[in-house]
Amino acid sequence: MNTPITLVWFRRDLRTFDHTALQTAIRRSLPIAAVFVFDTDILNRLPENDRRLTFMHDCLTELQAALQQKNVPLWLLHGRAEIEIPALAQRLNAAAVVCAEDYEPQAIVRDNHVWRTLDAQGCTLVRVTDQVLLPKASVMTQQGRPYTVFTTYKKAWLQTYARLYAGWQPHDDWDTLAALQQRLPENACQTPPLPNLPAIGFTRQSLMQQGGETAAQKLLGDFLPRLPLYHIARDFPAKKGVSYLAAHLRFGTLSVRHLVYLARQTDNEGAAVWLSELIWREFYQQFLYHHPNVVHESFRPEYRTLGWHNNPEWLERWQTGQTGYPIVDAAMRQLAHSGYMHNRLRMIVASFLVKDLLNDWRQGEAWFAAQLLDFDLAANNGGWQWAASTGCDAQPYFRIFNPVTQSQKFDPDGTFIKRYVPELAHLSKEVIHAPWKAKTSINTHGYPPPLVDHAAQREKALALFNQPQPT
DNA sequence: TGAAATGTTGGGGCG
DNA sequence: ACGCCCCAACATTTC
Repeated sequence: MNTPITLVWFRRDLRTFDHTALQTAIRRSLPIAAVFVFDTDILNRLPENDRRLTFMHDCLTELQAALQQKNVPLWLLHGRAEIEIPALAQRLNAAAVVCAEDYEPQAIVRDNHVWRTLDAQGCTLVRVTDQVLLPKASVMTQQGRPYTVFTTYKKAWLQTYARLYAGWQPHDDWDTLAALQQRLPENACQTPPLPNLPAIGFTRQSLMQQGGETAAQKLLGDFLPRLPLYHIARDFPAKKGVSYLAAHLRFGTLSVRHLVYLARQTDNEGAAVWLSELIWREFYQQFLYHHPNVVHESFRPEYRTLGWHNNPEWLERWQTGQTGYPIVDAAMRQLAHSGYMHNRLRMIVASFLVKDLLNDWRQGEAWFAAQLLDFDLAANNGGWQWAASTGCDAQPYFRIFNPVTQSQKFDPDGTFIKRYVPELAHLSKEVIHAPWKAKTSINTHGYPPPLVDHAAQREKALALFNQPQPT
């Protein structure tokens, strides 16, 4: 029998910097091998042109090289994680498998299954915290219940953070690792090559953002100088105001601990607002863990039986950016074209689908889930239920965005609209937000008239939510 | 992390 | 000079 090892299972933590599972494995004082599984339980549900596979593949190419430099072999497997992980653990005589905890319901089921199988083999599954700073049940109310209101959660989060992270800074134990790896058994190094995308059923897509830890650090370096103005600039989709780091947080090419550390190092309003956004992320992660039912239904029971209109043609017009509301269509076209949408626009188009087109939020959520490069179940579901007024700490149902007013406020010159709706590129800022209202007739080059009348749809939405619902 | 409806105020035009 | 009206501009309430 070979020397026992520790197996580090990479999932959505595709980096080496400030990596909890890797650091935990180092402390176990056994040589280390790493593994990533292209999990067919997940991949089989995705289309062959899914952008995220290209992004992940680039992350893994870089990760494999980075680990190789530290003499850590990365096993890249294609199959069912539930089968592949225990099989590899047995083959390499792993005493423990270390991975970062994942709060998505299906991931929990998978990990529990792996845990039981490993346990039967005499191997331990060690689940550590990496995707968030403060794990699931570490920030609770005095009654021991999970928070459902953000502002109070944030306050408690900051107190707990100050207590647990006093003096914390990112560090590594690469010297210790180097010593451990001298005892790595030969068979652990015989890794199969990284399969190319077609081999696992996908095609390479061109991406707005490149995957990998180097690209992530570059984006971060680009963002930090803009941090002081973040709180102002972030609301304007035509400006370079937001961080553009969400996809890297999704795949773990950045350490969220490091980002919070950087935010706390900076004393200005921009940094404070950015930190708040990162805490929103923690909020939705823990919320999903405590309320997994929200994946399938509205959090608020009284809104589970709303009589949505669900017009399939309207849904398609929304998806393809043909609603006749320029800001909505520009945003939806940006999403389809690039897999990205600015946060302000996510709120506007979500409000429009739910409150103007009277469509079940779950269909909008599903569209975002399929399109977004940075798709994260907890954040996406939380955001949609917030916009639809069906979630925890959601906006009140009567708070309905006016797509024209929002457009005038946050894209005043129509710069963003013109970028994605070329039919309207010739229009002035006076008419571009609502071309149908123009006094003189204008040529809109086939751009459609508004699909619905906002004022009328707003009234219908109010009436819909006002109906007493069986609970 | 709204917007619309309604209420209040105050300046200016005007008889 | 004075009252009246109009209507921004702002504030408050309502959905």
